[in-house]
Amino acid sequence: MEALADYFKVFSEPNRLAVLDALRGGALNVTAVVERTGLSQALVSKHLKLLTIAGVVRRRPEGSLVFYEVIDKGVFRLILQGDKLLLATRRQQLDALVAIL
Amino acid sequence: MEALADYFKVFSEPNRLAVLDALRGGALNVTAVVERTGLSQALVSKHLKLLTIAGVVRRRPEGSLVFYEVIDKGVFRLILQGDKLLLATRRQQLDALVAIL
DNA sequence: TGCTAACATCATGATGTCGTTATAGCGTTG
DNA sequence: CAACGCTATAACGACATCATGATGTTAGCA
Repeated sequence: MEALADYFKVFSEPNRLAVLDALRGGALNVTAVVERTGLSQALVSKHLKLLTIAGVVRRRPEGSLVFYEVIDKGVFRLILQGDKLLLATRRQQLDALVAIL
Repeated sequence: MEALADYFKVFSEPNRLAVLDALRGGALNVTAVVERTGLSQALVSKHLKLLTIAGVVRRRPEGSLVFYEVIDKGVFRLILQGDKLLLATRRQQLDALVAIL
């Protein structure tokens, strides 16, 4: 249960989701991720390290660049499903609110 | 992106997952959740409040008891999918380790 | 060999979260 | 209405996480 919570924690940070989103199309080097996300280089490096340790992302040095890519694209399905569920939840919250008013 | 991260954060806490797990079979009052999880009453109340605000759980007072139940059982599908993905990730990490040794 | 670009790491401060203890609110029952 | 059980909240300390700015490290190239 602890491990699962930690896994969900990986996706519980906006900037981390942004980094993952940047990697949606395939491998990118750090600078490219920085450009796409608008985050600072230090911050991107940190999040990529976390994602690597979590096993979500693979690190591949190539010359002077370091490329990162999502290992299991099922990650994107999980994120999508979370998004769907969130939408359904928001809709139901609105319904409940309307029922009161 | 921020909202989605916050939603995932709901599931990023072991005790919160335990509370949700206790509610897997249907509605329970607070004391029942306390008994099933072994957590303190105050802590259970706190997590239930969070889950309520997040829209994951519905609060239903009945006499002097207060029952809680999961609104959209799709939540359990999300948790299951996270669990599966975590397993796949762990397996792949082991494979990568073996490949090195 | 020295410079530069790309990436990683460190130290720090600010903020957030978790769990506990104690207490308050509230409905029921005697 | 007094006492009790159930639930919620408040206050607090411990700890984790995040973002930043500065610095370290390494590879490639002049």
